[in-house]
Amino acid sequence: MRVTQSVVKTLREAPAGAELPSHIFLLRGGYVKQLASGLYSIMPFGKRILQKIEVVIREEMNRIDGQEVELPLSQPAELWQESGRYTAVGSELLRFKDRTEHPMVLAMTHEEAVTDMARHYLSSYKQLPFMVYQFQLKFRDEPRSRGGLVRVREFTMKDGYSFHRTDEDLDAYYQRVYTAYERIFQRVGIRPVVVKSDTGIMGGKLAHEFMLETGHGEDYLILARDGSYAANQEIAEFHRETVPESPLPVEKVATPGYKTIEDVSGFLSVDAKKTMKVVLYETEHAKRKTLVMVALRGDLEAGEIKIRNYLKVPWLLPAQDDFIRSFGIVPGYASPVGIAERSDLLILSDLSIAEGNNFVAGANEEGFHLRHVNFRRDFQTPHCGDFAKAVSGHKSPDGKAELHAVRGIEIGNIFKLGTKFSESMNCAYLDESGQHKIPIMGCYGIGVGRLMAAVVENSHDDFGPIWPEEITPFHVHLVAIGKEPEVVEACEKLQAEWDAAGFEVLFDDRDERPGVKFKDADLWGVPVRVAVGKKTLAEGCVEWKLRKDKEHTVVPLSSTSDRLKSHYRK
RNA sequence: CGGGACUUAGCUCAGCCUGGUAGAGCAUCUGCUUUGGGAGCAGAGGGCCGCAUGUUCGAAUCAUGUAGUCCCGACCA
Repeated sequence: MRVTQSVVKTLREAPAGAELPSHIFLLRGGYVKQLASGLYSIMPFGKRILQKIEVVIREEMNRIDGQEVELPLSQPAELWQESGRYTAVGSELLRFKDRTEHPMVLAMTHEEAVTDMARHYLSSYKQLPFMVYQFQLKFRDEPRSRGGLVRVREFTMKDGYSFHRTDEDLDAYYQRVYTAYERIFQRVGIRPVVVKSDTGIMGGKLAHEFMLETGHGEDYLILARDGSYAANQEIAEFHRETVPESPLPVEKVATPGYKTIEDVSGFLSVDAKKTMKVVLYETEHAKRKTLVMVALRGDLEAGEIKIRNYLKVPWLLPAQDDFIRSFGIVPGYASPVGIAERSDLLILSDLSIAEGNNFVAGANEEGFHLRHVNFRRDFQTPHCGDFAKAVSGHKSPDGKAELHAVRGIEIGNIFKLGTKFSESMNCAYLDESGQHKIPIMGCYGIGVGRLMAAVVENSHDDFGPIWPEEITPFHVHLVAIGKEPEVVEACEKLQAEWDAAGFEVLFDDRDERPGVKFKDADLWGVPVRVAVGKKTLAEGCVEWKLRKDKEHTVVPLSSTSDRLKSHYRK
């Protein structure tokens, strides 16, 4: 490919708003062009990379017996009503009507479509297990797209779905996918951190996310430094250290105007760890507006995902003061002491409170707190569990390792779905004894464009991306220095020779100064750069430079094909 | 959905405070010169100053509204 014939334009400066290295370089290198918020046009160089990423993923999916399919992007709403997601998912699901006023959606994932396919195909246990996968657009009407290609509204995803007779069979296959994912990420040069992740309110038993650790990530991961623990912060567990004390009598103290944990602990000279924080949410539980009171140790923060998962509710909002007061609870001095659970008032107690003693808690009276509040003696609730957020400095659940929080980009996920979709959508088969059985499903996703962005985050310098050999848009970047006939002729001969040897050659034949070409070479990130200039050519030599190295070497022109072969191990 | 900012040439931005009809650098086109890390000179093309309404003799500039974009947070099967 000649640069003069390529549909590519580089930018000297980053467009306003681009902050992540991947965003800046993908725009500056002419790989992608933003069309609107969260919508990107992929230009030829970007498309070449995406296609190669798809090749890598396809090879690894086929290796674990996946079969490629393609499922529609636009789907009738009925399909989503069957699974229950039509109402369970919010505005992220784009709903529209077709020409005949039929309600439709743009798929955000393809569980419904694949389950529909499976229920028509599947009739006998003899057909199980199987896995199908596709590369297909997803549309998610993100409330906030950001970070260039990291979080977009429309994107191509590799999504795979497996069907099994037993949990054991799913477990075994899940492990194979896990291994396939490790191979995929290794081939694009990424060493992911694998964390346990939230399975959401749609059900499912176990899920892992493959994360690229990067300061620019949008997820927070909780990791043990010794590798013994890794989880998404949303669900990360931790060990609560408590020193048992004997309960002391409750004592009411005046704390005029002191409402926050910081104020109260300062005023009463007690450690925040000896205070009780009460966080109040409102939600819809059992079909009515419900107040959720969560009691935590003062130094902890509420873990909203944990609370939502415990209550099996899709959302929590900070409770309004009026609503709080209607239960006799006083904002700023709130406490579960003296408050009884009702059908529309749930009291949750974090383990830190249940296992500790003698907390300073609100008195539900303006200007007063209580000393020495103890769980069970002073208040009770059956809802006792892990409702706090793990942060840096906490101990891992076994109490042995220190945890720390890092940011990461999710580049893949695997999920034991269970029978959520197969059951609601009547996907069944007959077993040996003629009994109807529901297949157990797993699903497995990788965002292709996001992975390209993640590769740049993972592999770049100050001047541009450094593409891994497996997914580079070209194998070798041939740069003509000057336009002397002998230089042009030598370049054309080299291009033809390398083409014939099966290498993808990018030939910069532009009438540009060397500096311009070298800057662009850095933005295009091709692993091998060969520069042909008059001086070295007179000695039968060219310049050989690897993108990852700073310096070039002068090598015989005749050796370049062999060098390429050995570089690419062909 | 909250909080903040921005919107002027293909890109990055100045001009706005103090109203008088549009600027720079880069990019593009022409010519010359130059040729090893985004050269120089001369010339040319390119603008509903996001949109709407208002104030004014006159609005890129002031006011109100609205849309788009970006950042932080919420949300994220």
